[in-house]
Order: sequence, then structure tokens, then C-alpha cells
Amino acid sequence: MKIGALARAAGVGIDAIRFYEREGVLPEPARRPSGYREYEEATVQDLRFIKRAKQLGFSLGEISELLAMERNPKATAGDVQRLAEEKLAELDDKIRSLKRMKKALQKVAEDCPGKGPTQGCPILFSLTEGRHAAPAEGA
Amino acid sequence: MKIGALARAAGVGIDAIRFYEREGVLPEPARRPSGYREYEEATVQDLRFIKRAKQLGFSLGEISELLAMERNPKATAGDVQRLAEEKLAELDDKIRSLKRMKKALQKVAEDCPGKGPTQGCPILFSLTEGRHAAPAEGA
DNA sequence: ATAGACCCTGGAGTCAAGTCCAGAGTCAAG
DNA sequence: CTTGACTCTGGACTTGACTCCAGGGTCTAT
Repeated sequence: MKIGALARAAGVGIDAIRFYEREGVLPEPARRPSGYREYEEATVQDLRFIKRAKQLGFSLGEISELLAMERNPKATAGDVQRLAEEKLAELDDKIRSLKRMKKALQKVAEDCPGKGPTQGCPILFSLTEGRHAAPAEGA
Repeated sequence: MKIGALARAAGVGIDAIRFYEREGVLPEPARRPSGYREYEEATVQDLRFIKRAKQLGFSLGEISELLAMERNPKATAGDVQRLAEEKLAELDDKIRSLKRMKKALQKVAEDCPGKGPTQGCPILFSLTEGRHAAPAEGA
């Protein structure tokens, strides 16, 4: 299978495949005498693996690890679990941080009259005066 | 006030201030004959405004708009509110997306025995086989 | 044999929001 | 006057995950 067919089969871009190979996420494939990359069916699965892991929030670096574990007979399910738990914690942090932002913005926005001059807008006011949760630095 | 004092007073880096000026977020300040930037007290407030707006999730581009509205007498509280609501919606999207990821990862991880070979790990299995409920991505 | 689709490499560009640097000039204190 | 701290400019670099390009070579169907 040539790279174009692989890309279509896996639903990724050709450049992304070459990029994964440069970065070591995927191994260098066999080559035809012409230099064309020649892929096996299994590589479609590898690319789908990468796609799904990305959807779960893993970075390419982490996906490399995951792929390496899959291939390494000495790796254990515990290793994979550890990575998954780190990622879960990371996801939780991000969610919490975003929720904090959302709450703060809602709080600030709820009294905005939605009309009239900006002077009456509590959003700008709170950003300007900032007497909310802002810690005083360097008194 | 020179740039170093301003940076300390506002709690940002000197380079960040110069960057904001280059990007048009802050106006170019007055200059001494030597070329040194000379700031007014009020700029400390502008920088704090930027800091807080960033904490609420606004990008520098959006902060420029916010600052422009604050200065433009024709801008209304409704304009500000619109921006805030867009941002709130954006925040919500991100939270939802992250939660989706988290759920999917949890689902996949909950059966992982945490020991033994990777063959028994449902995390890798689901990434490889992908026969779980693959959440349709945005499109 | 030839057209047109496909592939190769290496490198540059993208986005955001800065940070870091060199080399030169300026300011304040002693 | 001399330090030493500060500031100036312009440009390069960072992170992550690609995308896009030029200027070639190759493959396949007719």
C-alpha cells in the first residue's frame, strides 16, 4: 500500500504520516526501489490507534509510549494504567480550571444590563477595578 | 515611570509589555529624549486589566477589543456582553469536550487489571480495535 | 509514449503568547 | 568619572502538531 492509500484508509493526511515517522511515533516503513514508502495493512490500525488516543487527550509523545508498550512484551497493564490515570488527572485539572474561569466570568457578567454605555457594564468595571479575587502583589 | 517599574507594579514581564505594544493591545507610550518609554500610572491598571481578562479566558485579540470598547464612548454594555457570552459558550464547549474525553477514558480504563501483560489491558485493546462507542467528533 | 496522478525530500510557515538574546546606549549613585 | 543597573532595537527561539511548498522523480492506464 502506498502512502496515499494508507492516508485514505486511516483518515489522516499524508503529511501527518510522514510527520509521525520523522518524530518516531511510527517506524520507518519499507521502501520500494524507487524510494516510495510501502505499507502493510497493520499500519492502518496503528494510525487509527493514534487517532483514538488523540481523541482521549493523549499527546503524540504519550502515544509513542503507548505504542511502545503495546509492542514491548515486558510492559504491563499497570504501565498503561498509570499513563491513563495521569491523563485522567490532567483532564480533571483542565476541567476544573475551565469551570473556575466560567464561574468567574458568569459572576462578572450576570449584572450587565446589556444596553447603555460601557460605563454601566460590570464586566469592564470588574476587570478595571479588580477588587475580586486578585491577590495584591508587591504591596 | 520606566518600563521596569511598570512591569514590577503590574506583575508582568518587561518583554510582555513591549510585546503588547507591538501587537497594538497597548498604545505606544511617550518617550524620553533618550528613547526610554515613559509610562503613566494608569498603564498599571491597563496591564492588570489584561491579566485579569486572560484569567477569564480571553485571548489577547479579544482583550484588545475589550480595551477599545472601554475607550470608545460609542461602545455599549451590550457589545461587551456579547463578547462575554461568546466566551462563556466557548468555555462551555471546551468543558464539554474535556468531559467527553474523560468519560471515554474512564470507561476504557475501569476494567484494566493494573497488572499482568499488556495483552490483558482493555485500554490498549480499545485503542487498537476501536469497537467501543467511538464518539463522533465535531463534524 | 505520454498524460496525469502520485510520490520523494528538505525546509518553511502556521498559531499564541510570549521569552531570550546580543550589542549598544542611558541613568543614578558614589 | 566610573560602576552597575537599567533600557533600547531587532530578531531568533519556544511548544505541539501539523500543513504547505518547490522542484524534482515514478507509476499506471491508454
